[in-house]
Amino acid sequence: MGRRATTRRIGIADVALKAGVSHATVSRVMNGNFTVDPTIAERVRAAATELNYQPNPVGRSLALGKTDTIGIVVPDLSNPTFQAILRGLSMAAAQDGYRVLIADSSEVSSEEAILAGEARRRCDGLVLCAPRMADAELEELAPSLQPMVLINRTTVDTHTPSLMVDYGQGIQELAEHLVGLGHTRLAFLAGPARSASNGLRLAGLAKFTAAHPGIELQMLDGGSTFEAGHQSVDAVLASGATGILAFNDLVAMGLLSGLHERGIRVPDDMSVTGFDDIPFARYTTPTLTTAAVPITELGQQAWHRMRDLIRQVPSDAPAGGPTVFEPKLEVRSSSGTAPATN
Amino acid sequence: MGRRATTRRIGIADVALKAGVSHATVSRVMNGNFTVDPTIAERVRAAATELNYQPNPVGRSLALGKTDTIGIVVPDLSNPTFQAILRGLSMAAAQDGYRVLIADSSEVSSEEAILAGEARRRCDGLVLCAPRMADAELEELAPSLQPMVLINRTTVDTHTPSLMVDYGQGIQELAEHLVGLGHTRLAFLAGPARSASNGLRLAGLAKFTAAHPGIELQMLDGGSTFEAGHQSVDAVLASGATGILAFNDLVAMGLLSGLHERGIRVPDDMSVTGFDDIPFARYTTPTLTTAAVPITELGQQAWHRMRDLIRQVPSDAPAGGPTVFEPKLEVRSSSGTAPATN
DNA sequence: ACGCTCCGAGAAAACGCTTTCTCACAATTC
DNA sequence: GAATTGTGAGAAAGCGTTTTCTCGGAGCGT
Repeated sequence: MGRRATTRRIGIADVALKAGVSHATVSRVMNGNFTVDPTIAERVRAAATELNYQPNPVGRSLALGKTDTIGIVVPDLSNPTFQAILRGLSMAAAQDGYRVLIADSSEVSSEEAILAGEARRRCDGLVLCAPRMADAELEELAPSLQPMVLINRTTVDTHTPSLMVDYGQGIQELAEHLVGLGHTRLAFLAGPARSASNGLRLAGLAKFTAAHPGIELQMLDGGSTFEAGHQSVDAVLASGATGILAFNDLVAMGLLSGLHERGIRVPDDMSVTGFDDIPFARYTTPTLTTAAVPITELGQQAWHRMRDLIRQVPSDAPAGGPTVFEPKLEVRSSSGTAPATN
Repeated sequence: MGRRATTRRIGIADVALKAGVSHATVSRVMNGNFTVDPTIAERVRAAATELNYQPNPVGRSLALGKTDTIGIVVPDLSNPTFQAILRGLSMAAAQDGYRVLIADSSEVSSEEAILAGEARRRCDGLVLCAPRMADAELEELAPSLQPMVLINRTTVDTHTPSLMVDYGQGIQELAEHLVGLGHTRLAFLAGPARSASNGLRLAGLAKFTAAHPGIELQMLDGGSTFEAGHQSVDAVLASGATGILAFNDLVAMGLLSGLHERGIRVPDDMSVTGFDDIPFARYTTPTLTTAAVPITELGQQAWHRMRDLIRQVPSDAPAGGPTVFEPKLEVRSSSGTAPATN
């Protein structure tokens, strides 16, 4: 049986009693069913407002088989990129009367599957944001998580809409941009190894080096955070490169800060680029050249795909391939002409 | 009746059938009730794993009268402060097996009450984060939202734990710091009028001016965002002040950026301070002097208060007054000795 | 005036689970 | 060996809704 006899929340039965009708009728009125006599409907409505009745969503969910809630799993809620996606998702979903339940895997890829499952069972759908798990695991998990939308990953089956960012293209454009400014010695501050988007960047850079044999490109280990960027100052300086491609804006900002402490002038002595165009990128000193990804729009789009999935009958046509977002080169003041070779 | 006959999710009945027992027994086994014969328990467990059975949380919630979920209402999810609180809350709650449902009021104070109510009904408790609504409304709403934890606001009744930051003290310390550096003309870039924390800052500054008759302090309209800070450059320059107290770190960063564009050197020509110590404050150029608020800890503490509320019987002793967090002056490079008067 | 259809509202089943109640059977006691 | 206690599992009620089913009564046609 249920819980103890606290001051019971007022329920549909109370309204029914007060209005002198059955629960069924109250339910009908609350849901705008017009087969109810206007007189009675009014009586019910009066009773409801007087008792300040609010339907219990849990009971409702059980009966309806839906929760009007979607879940999102992110690897790290402290990353502005994921925060922005979450925000876009949340705002867009709210527009349609849906709520968002969050789950942070703290970059622990082994937790993702459990978290995703738990969240999914409580919700009508799931957005999996840049999952760190292996392809095989994702593939195996996907069917049980449907309806689901992927961000920055794909599955082979076409049931799962996927939102991708063309990091490869973006990083190439950044590299080209630096080359256009006369830089011949570049360095890439790589991100987390498990990150699929890091892989895409590497692939893009491979294409780039193939197309520019004369350009030197060093690979430096980094990370995805401020601290990572800040700590890589020494490695960057040791590399001798004059054009630095940071994994993302956060890393670039950390680097900028470290360089400033060392008295290295940006962009006079060295050029630095980021990736993502987080809101802060516009306000660093100097302002950050980056590849702009429409991150909040990504979240918003994720909801729209999800909404389509939820609304139509399951037996729907596959969504086709992933939607690919092209980053847009955003030239600001952290990149400039290469210093004269000494 | 329930929903249509899709490929029904597998439920407790299926397990019961497969194991040749009643649902009751399955439920007992799943909940670790030891009054079940080990042989049968094993059989049930086998059936459950074979069918990959996972209890439906909605049914469970209805029967148990709890959802293992808490809600949080924030005024603006794009504000790093609220993001950090959300993160702290989410991580701490996850530790105890609770999930977080988010609601963003988009700074629309009239929406807060509805959002809060909706979220509360779906959850076991609610964290109201810096609500913009009027005192009277908050007071009226509070009883129906219990259990609830407030951040940056209080109610007169002591049932609602409240987490406060002593913005008044913090801003005074920042002002004193600037005075200590020789600044005699200060300006405060105010935040949103509806923000209670802005009120606290103003009160603190009132004390400050009372204690320092010789110091000039101008009040400038600002906001709470980058853009606000960036746009106030003209007003700041026009004020003639050399020490600027920004409403928060975001505003300070926007201002920093604007000043840099104008060629104003910080801190040589002008000192700028923020508030909150968001992670970015450490990596601006120059690094930002600010008053550090333990924001993620705030979220974490909010969960702990909530947990206490949820765990013990309702008839508990009042939590006492609000918990007050003292900001800590964090001197970095954006503040320096006042320029020589010309 | 009789029967037929239609309409509106109550009764009851269903959603998926937990938990009390109940009872059959085995084990203990005198 | 009969009465008694104990134990373990099924039956059923309950959580708060929605929705189908059902049925009484009003309205209509012939």
